[in-house]
Amino acid sequence: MGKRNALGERTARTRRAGRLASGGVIREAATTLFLRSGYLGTSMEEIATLAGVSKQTVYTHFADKERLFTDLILGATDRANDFLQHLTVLPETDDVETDLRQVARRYLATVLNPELLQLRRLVIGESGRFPDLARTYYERAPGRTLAALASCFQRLAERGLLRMEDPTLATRHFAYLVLGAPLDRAMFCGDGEMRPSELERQADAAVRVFLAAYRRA
Amino acid sequence: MGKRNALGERTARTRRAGRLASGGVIREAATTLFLRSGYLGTSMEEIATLAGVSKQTVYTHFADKERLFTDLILGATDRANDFLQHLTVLPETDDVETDLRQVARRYLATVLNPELLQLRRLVIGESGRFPDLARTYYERAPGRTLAALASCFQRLAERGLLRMEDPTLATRHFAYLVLGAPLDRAMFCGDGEMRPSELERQADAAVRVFLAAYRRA
Amino acid sequence: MGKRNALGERTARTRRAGRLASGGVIREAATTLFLRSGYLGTSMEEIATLAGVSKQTVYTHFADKERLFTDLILGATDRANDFLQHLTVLPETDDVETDLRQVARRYLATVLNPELLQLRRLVIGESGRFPDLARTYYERAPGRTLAALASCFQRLAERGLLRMEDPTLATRHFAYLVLGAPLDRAMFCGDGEMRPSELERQADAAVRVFLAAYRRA
Amino acid sequence: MGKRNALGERTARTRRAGRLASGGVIREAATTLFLRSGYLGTSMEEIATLAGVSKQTVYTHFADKERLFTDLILGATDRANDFLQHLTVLPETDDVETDLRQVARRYLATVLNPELLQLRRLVIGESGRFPDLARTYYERAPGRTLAALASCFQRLAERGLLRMEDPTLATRHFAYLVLGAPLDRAMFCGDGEMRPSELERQADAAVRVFLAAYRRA
DNA sequence: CATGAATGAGAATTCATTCAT
DNA sequence: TATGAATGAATTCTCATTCAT
Repeated sequence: MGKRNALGERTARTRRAGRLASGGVIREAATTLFLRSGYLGTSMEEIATLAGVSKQTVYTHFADKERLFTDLILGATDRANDFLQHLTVLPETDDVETDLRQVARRYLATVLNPELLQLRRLVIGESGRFPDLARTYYERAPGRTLAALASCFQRLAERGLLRMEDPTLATRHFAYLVLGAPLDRAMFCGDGEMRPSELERQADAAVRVFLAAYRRA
Repeated sequence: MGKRNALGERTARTRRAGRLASGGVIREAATTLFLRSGYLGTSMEEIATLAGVSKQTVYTHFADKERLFTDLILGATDRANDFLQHLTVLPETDDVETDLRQVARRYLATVLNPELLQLRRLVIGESGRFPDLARTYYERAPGRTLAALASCFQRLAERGLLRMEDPTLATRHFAYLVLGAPLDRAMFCGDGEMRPSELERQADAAVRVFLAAYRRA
Repeated sequence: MGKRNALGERTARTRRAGRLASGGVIREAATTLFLRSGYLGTSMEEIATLAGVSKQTVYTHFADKERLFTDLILGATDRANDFLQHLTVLPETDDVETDLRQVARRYLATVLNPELLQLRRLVIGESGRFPDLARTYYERAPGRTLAALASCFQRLAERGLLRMEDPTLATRHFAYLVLGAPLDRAMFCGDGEMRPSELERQADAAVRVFLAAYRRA
Repeated sequence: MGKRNALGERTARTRRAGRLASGGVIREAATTLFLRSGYLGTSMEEIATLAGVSKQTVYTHFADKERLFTDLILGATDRANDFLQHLTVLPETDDVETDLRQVARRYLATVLNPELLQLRRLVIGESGRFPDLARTYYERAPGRTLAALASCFQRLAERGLLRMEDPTLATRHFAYLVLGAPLDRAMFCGDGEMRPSELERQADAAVRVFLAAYRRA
């Protein structure tokens, strides 16, 4: 079935007989290099070399560097939504506190994944050159997560387990109580990985503050 | 005294009689261009041209492009701490809620300043190429603000106006309740400026949540 | 019979049922493109695309780009001799002046045809790269016309209607009195089309000068 | 003083001490190569190599290939008007026939100069890519000559030595009687050089025809 | 200090052509 | 016969940096 790394790229080669499917190898190589060195810092030559194909083959698959870049980023973006599946049980939970802690921990762990962090840095760094791409990234990644969380909270409010006037606002408070500090720090200071115990501590503390404000009176 | 823009760059030319201080003009030009186009996207030629000097003059003042860049970024960073002065009255306040709201509003307004946002994007985007610079930036800008806030909160806890076990943690909660969501969004979606009324609403809501958890019982 | 444009290319498609005759489509596409952009300015890819076939199919029909080019130009050349048919009545005319005027007008109109002009420009422009092609073109197009005219004049001289020692020389005088100026200008300044009245004026004036020198005394 | 070739380029190097004046060497190299191989057929690398400078030096002197080309062609064009000086005595001549023969011979010899012919071929061949350049060339080279001739003929008419209604038309007739045939042929068939005796024969024949039509009755 | 001229290395992109199916 | 995929070499142009004045 093929293992996938955090951005969903196939890690094990699938090319048969040294031919075909160069599109995939090129994507893989380009993703690696763009994440490592940025848009301008990565040359089409490097991509071709790492992919083991000729430069022109890259151009047969992708019209130009910009297209290759945006294609790639959007692909990686869409594959970066694994966290959403952890929200399924939340809306119907009977133990909000326990389940919110679980959600917070997963959320933190997901967002602090080194490759996803690097993707964020890349998109932010290139937002001047690719403003539409950055906006789209925001909508499809953080935005989608926030929307999913908001719909959970709305349901919990309807069930009387939480109390809030503006679920969107409450969602933002939850999200950035959980990950604001570590995420912001990680953007500047390396991969931001935490020991599991520290991660749990942060998640639990965030949930405590959140519930102090939003638990049913 | 000279007007300064948000990053502290002198806006009005101070060069005397067309002579001297080329260092300053170069800095100014380079700052503008690096912020607009990034490190690799800016050429020494463009900088020299915008500064109105020859390329070689740029090299007389700065050993090479990397030095020019890091010098510049650190300069801009140190000048980006205007917010701190708004914290002076907080520790001895008698009306925590009102003053926290005030602080929160100033905090949001400062951090969402377009030029400062662009500086953040730049440093984040180049953090792969300049990891030390990014770390230093974090320490001197967001880190310093967090530290100042933490010391305010500590004092307020000592005075019995707030109740917290870990002032650092509480500070992070305050900071990212206030600016986590708009800042993260702004990183991707343009300058993030808000209408003052919206800004106040966000700040007040954040303070409300914060106080629900940290006000003395 | 099929309509043909000025260079003799079939204008209406003749391919049957989407099969076969790709040679023809390729020729057509290549002719269009070479005329528009020159030899080096036209790529095999463009030709294949415009012809609606694969690049390799082009190579199945034509050994290489040079062969495709020369084949094409010579084909267009041979089809560019429509003017000759207008010479049939001249040798046995009884009204030299009237018929020479008629011939001169047709000659001018033919040579100033925009597509034929473009073919001339192309062959001239590529005469460094394809000297034999240029020579052949000259022989088969202007050369053939001059020869045909010369034989007309010879006959008219034999019939005593003109007086000349060297019919070849007289022919050249006639030909370039008629079209030298407009043709030379058109080579540089666009398609050179004239209003019919202007065309007639030029043709008649040329005939007048010609007859002043060559009409029987 | 330096010898100049037919296009007016300095043939002997003037650079001192291996430095400076690269502009001139580049022009020289580019002229040679463009004339030999056309616009697309000449690479900036070849030009730099032949000029003995680096590629970038070429770009320091000429913004891009197009500018280099047009600069060059217009330069060569302006230097290609040597013939005009041979017209000075014509207007006040007392022996029209003799002097017209002289003028015709010079005209033929000038226009059939191999390098000038090659320039014409080049400009014609690139007229699709550089239509303005071609138009300008026409105005400054053949156009200027025609204008100068026309003003001579006008004077001769005023002096009663020639008889013509439209000096412009008469000029065209003279010009293309003289050089139409050999020039057109030369465009396609190599350099078109003639033995002096043949050249004289053609020139004299053209003058004879011209005078048959335009000499005062 | 400041400069104009120069450079070698490398950027993105395109070309004519071939190979395996 | 026709094709989609691939290639190596070449194209225009840019970059950070240095040298001689």
